[in-house]
Order: sequence, then C-alpha cells, then structure tokens
Amino acid sequence: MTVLIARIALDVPLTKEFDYLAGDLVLTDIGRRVTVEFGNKLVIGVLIELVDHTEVLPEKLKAISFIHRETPALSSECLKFLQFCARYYHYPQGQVILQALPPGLRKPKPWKPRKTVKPKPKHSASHSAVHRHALNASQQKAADQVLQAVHAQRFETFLLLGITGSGKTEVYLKIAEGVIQLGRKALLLVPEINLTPQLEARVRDYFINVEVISLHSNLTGVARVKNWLRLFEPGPLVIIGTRLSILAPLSDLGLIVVDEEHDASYKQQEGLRYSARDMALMRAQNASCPVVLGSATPSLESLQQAIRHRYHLITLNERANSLAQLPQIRLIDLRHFSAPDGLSDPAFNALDEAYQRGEQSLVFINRRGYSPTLWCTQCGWSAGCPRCSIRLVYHLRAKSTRCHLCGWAQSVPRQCPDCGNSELRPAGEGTQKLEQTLRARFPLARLARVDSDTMGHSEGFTELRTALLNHDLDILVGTQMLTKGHDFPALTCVVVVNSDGALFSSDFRAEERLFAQLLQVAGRAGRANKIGQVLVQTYQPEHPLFQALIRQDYLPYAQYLLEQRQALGFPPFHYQAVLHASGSKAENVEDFLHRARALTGIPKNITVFEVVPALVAKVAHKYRFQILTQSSDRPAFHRFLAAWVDAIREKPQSKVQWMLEVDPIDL
DNA sequence: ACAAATCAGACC
DNA sequence: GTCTGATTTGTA
Repeated sequence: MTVLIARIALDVPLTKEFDYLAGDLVLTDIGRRVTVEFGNKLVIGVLIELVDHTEVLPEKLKAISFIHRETPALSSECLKFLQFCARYYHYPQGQVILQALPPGLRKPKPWKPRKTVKPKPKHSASHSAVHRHALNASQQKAADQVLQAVHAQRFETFLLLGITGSGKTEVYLKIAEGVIQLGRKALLLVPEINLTPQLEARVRDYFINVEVISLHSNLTGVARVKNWLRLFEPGPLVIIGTRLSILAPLSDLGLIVVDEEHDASYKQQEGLRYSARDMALMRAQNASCPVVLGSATPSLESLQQAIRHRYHLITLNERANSLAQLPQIRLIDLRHFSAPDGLSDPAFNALDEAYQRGEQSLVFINRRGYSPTLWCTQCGWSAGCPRCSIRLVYHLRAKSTRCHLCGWAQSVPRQCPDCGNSELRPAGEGTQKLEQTLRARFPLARLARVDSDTMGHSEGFTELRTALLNHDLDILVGTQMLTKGHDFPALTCVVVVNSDGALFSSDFRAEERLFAQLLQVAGRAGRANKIGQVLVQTYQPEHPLFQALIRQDYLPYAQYLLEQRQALGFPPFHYQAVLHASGSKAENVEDFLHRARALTGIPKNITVFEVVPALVAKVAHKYRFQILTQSSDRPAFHRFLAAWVDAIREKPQSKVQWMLEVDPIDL
C-alpha cells in the first residue's frame, strides 16, 4: 500500500486527530514527535498512525515541518496505554499524549542535548544492594510473595496493609532488588514531592550500584527531559516519581509500587483528572508485572477489591523495630475540659511532661492561618471572600484576611462593615493562633510551625527534618503536611486539637479520610524505643470513629464503613462521574447543565442526579454547578458517558466551561 | 458611521 | 485551545 497520510495527535481540546502529508515518515516513526504548522503557528504533535486515505481535501493537507528523530518514539505499548487513558477519562487523546511528554519536549524546536559529563557507569556485574537491613519474618514473607509474581512476570495486585512503622519501605526495596537483578525497571510512586528527596536518598543508599532517577514537577526543565529520556534506555533502573510519572514512557517494567495508595494526591484535580493509582494497575497489566499498593490505611476502594480476592491482601501487623510499641491513644472530651485557646489542660500537661523529659511533641490541627474567620460580636457579620462562597481566614502576621481557595487577601477591617461595631474577634483556631498559644505556654521551648504558608519551598522540609533529628526543636505545630510518612525517633507526644468538623461534612468520604488521617498522625508518636502517647480532643468521643481509633485497628472500622457505603449505594459499590460546569452567570451555568441533562436518554442501570450547586458554589467569581451520575455496571456506564460527552460537545456552549470527571474523590 | 464586543467555525 | 472573519452592540 502507498502510505501518504500521517495522523497527528495535537494538544488541542478536540476529539479528532489532524492529517498531514507523511513525507519521510515511516512505520517506525509512529509515536515520534513532529513539528507541524497548525493554523498559523508551529506546534508539537505526535505521529499516531500512517494511513493511505483521508477525508480531508488534498489542498488542505500540509507537509510535516520537522521530524524529531533526535528523541526516541513512544512505544506502541505506551501509546496504547495513553489511548486507553483518554478513553477512560473521556478526554481528548491528543491532550493526553502530549501531557505524557515533559514540558521541555512540548516546544516546537529540536532537543539539543548539552554535552555533559556522563554519569559514572554503574557496574552491573553485581546489582548488589549494600545497605540491606534484615527483614523480620512478616516483611520477608510479604516480599517473597510479590517476588514470585516478579519472577513469573505476572500481573497481580498486592494490597500491603502495614501499620505505621511496620517497615513497608524495606519490603518495597527488597522486591525492587529482585526486579533489578532481572535487569528490569522498578517504579516507586510517592504522593508528594516533599517526600522524594529523603526517600530518594534512602533508595540510593540501598542500591549502591544501580541507577536511581526521580520524576516530578519540581525538577528543572532540563533534568526532567533527561530523566524522561533515560526511561527509553534498556537496563536496570529504579524510578521514584509522583503521579505524573505514571504517564511517562516506562519500559521493561518489572514492578510498580504505589506507596500510601490511599493518598488523595494521586488524583490530579485539574485538566485530565486521572488517578495515578488506578492507571498504575492498567500499566502493570500491560507490562505484565505486579503492583504493590501500600498503606496503613488503604482506601475503601482497594480494600473492597482485596475482600473480593481481586487483590492479594498482605498484612504487616508488627512494628519493624520490635522495641517500638504502638502509641496509646486517649480521647479528651471537650465537653468536660475547656480549651480556651485551642488546648485543653490534659493536652497541655502531656506536652509539658514530654518537654520536661526532653522529648519532642507534635500538635496537629487541620487549618492554617490564625483563625477560620473574623466575626462581629454585635451583629454576627463574618468576613467572606468577595469572589468565592467561603469564609476568609484571618492571618495574624500579615494582618490580613485571606481566601484559601482563590488567594484573595485584604487587610483587616477596623470595624464591622455592616453595623460599625469596632469589636471584631477571631473565631476558632488555626496553626498561627495555636503557635501563639504554645509560645505563651512554653516560653523556653523551641517551636516550629509547619503548614503550606511556612513550607512554600521544598528545602524547608529538609531543614525541618534535620532540625528535628538534631533535636533543635521541641514542639511542632502543623497541618496534615506533617502526617505523611516521616519518621522522627524522638517524637513521643501527639496532640490533635479538633477534628470533629469532618464529621459534619457532606462528603461521604470525610469519615474515611479523617480516620486515616488520625491513624497516620498517631503513628508519628513513639517510633523508636520510647512509648508514644496521642491525645485527641473531641466533642463526641462516643462516635464510632473515635472508638475505633483508640483500638487502632483499621480493618473492623473500614469494614463498617464499607457496609455503610453498600447500604447507601456509594463507591466502591457504584462507579461515579461528575459533569462540572462553571461560568460568571449562575443562570447560564444551571441552564447549560439542565440542557445537558436533557440531551441523553438514561439507561435503566444508570442514575443521573439533579443539577446541584458545587460544594463551594462560587470560586474566583465563577459560579459552579454539577451533575452526579453513577452506576454499578462499569462497561455500560462508560458507554453512556461516551455518548453523553459526544452529545454535549456537538452543541455550542457559550459562556460556560464544562468537564467530565470520572471517579471523583470529592463531591 | 465607525469601533468595540461577541459569536461561530475552522484548525489537517 | 487560538485565530479568523462575520455579526451585533455601543457610542459620538
């Protein structure tokens, strides 16, 4: 056949590809980057197909401007995966494929590798790990189970449920070692960039003679391209990456680990709203290798799969350091103990005792800023964001009130804008106020506040860690930023200030998240040989969540939550998708969604709920509404969604932005 | 009567 | 998404 036409995927929000004259392109160029003229400018596209016939009028066909032979082509396996991703999320394939390229390779110019010192060749004579720690029996058993699948090159999913401190990382490393010995590549997914430098150091330390690279958005443009290109080269490799690395051109995969698999940061919350955890399963299946999902508090989605024996459940029930005991958790009933500045007497005493003993403490609160809002003692007015439908948060140091959604900031008003009363008071506590309280109560203690305001840059975290390990700090105050997988041996006391708010949330996942979060925070206490204690202040200690928390047993409570989900018809028993729409006129947005809802016949096994305002109904002057849909029949659901999205795309929709989100994690 | 704002459609 | 040309709206 005579191949004349090159089908190119472009980074445009259209569900079609564009045809160009194939020129010198040959079959092996499929997956390669090309520069093409699109409209009146040059853009990067990816060749996805060579065909001999097109509907496009011949005079419209342009030639390819440049074929990027300086970089390798995406493999057909990789393209196949990205195309699956586009279908699954009902997102334009061109935008998915181009998103898989590092930003440095999305510009329409040739990639010029600067001459650099080649990294010292790693001697592959023995891919030996030097810093091996002896695994305990259950760790070894866990590793062996996965290694069987590694050696058999078999796709299997393992849910590694290991309590905090049980040494999951050592198990990952042991399995990765087996993968490396086979000359294959292992991908270790981590939720946050903050965690990578320290984990990366640990992995490099373990694999002395093996190349280890990282892949995340904090790398410089050049480093990101270089690491990305390294993925094409054969040979053993350990890759540590955040969610974006699941879209990368991974080859010779022998293992994917998803650490802290329950973590919400695996879900991209804008643009292509993919779940790196879910896509990891698809990639592993394509690559015929095992996946390990690790967590002390697995998502109910993963747990349900384990219960149904679709995943193998492996549990680690003891702490790796056998001297480290589980912390004691005590509930402080705030109806009996007052907490004027956020801290009750028992909490204060526990902190004081730890301080006197020279041990470190952590005070956890889930709200940054000084206090949630500023309110008028006379008429009850409170400061709200003029652009969004939420309260402004009072920040003491900046003497301002700020919106945590859109960033709006204004200086504190001197008097109430409604009634003129000059007494405006902060209500409730945030990290700043708590910091102030603690400084007043512990004037000599060395204190640090850790939230996204103080930890803007990633070096901050490393410094903080060093300070803690050197014992240059006594008390830490912070948000959930502190809860993630850090191991601080001298930390013995944890106080949770108030977390009841989540129990009143309209999001059905709020309880699951709170429970996971509290167990994770509690796990920070007493990881070395000193016993830790955890004090949780609450107004409803009798709530099943807190009762389960003091028993520190994840499974029974998770099973109870699963029963609730089943009774209510929520995930993981039903699949969900949300049609989001926003615009500057509420009426237009609602109208658009009503019309969208009417566009489709609704099959029997699919539920399409009414148009409702989003949880935060206004963000940055845009009104937001949504339609929730769900079904227990996944194939039928996706057929329905595909038809629905097609129908919506056909209609012109002025003044309204919309998008379909598959498997939303917050509603 | 002309300029600015809005809209519809193509983009290969 | 961006760009274009056509149509509507606004203003002197």
